[in-house]
Amino acid sequence: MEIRDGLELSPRKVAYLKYISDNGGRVRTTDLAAQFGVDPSTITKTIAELSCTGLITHEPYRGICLTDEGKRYANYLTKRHRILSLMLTHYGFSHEQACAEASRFESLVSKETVDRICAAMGHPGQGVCGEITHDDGCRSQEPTP
Amino acid sequence: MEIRDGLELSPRKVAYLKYISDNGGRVRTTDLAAQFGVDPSTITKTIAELSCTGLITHEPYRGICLTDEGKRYANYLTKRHRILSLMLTHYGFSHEQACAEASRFESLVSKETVDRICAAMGHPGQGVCGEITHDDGCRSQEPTP
DNA sequence: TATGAATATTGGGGATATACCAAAATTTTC
DNA sequence: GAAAATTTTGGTATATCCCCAATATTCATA
Repeated sequence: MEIRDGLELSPRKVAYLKYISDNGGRVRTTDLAAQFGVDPSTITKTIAELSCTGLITHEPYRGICLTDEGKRYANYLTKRHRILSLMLTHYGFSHEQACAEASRFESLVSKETVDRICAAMGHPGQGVCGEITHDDGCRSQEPTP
Repeated sequence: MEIRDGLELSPRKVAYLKYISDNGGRVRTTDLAAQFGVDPSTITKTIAELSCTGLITHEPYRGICLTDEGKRYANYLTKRHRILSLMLTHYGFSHEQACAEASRFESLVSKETVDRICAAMGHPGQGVCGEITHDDGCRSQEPTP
């Protein structure tokens, strides 16, 4: 699956993917269940759907692992979150509020929008909840000749 | 139903409500079906759900009408759309792109966020697709003493 | 190494949001 | 009034979410 506009996945799947990425790219079912306050069986089922995208691999009873493509995708999701959070801080939000608000709506914000905001802010390297890497989105605005 | 944070309704219901408001507060099933490219029966069912909120009234075979409360709510939804669209134009979007992008994610943006952005932009009176009225949101930041 | 504890999956349901179609009901038009 | 246009009903479907009980697997430790 190629990154199109970051709208391919449901909000929950985006959140799961980001969590896996934030935890070294490898987690267990129970980790996700605890983090999101849902039944482990819910995780198992959603993870099965995510596996079909090629973004993660799931060894039953063993663990969940990001693929290389999943890592790239999660990097973009993290960047999106941090760009939008940073944007919100320009409107008076605290870091925590900005993160919480961005998490609410980020799954519906297209890559084009993220790229534009990123560019307008000067491709910042630091967000409110971590470093912002520009391995994907912003460069797509300036393709190699 | 009181406005809490603008997240009470699903994206589709928000879109229907805005459309009704933009068309004089009174539309027919076919209008909505044509506008959104869905079967009229889909409209009938969603409208039945919206009726339960008290934001609209529906006389079967006759038409759909905003209530006073629905008008106030739709005003807020329109304001939200226009504030977010206007914000996006500050990041290099054309008016059309800004409107389209805002429509994509606005249903997940809280009233608090809209209020803050509105305030930071100086409570603008003019959006990219129409006037911005401040009958509700922004004033809630400055309650009467 | 066996067995209980911890972890995870399966199978069966349920809710909400969205959508379609065919058939029936109502309104409009001529 | 009867045909045409509009609308609603009833049935069905998909996608996201979620839970519970039962089962399967792995882990820990005696």
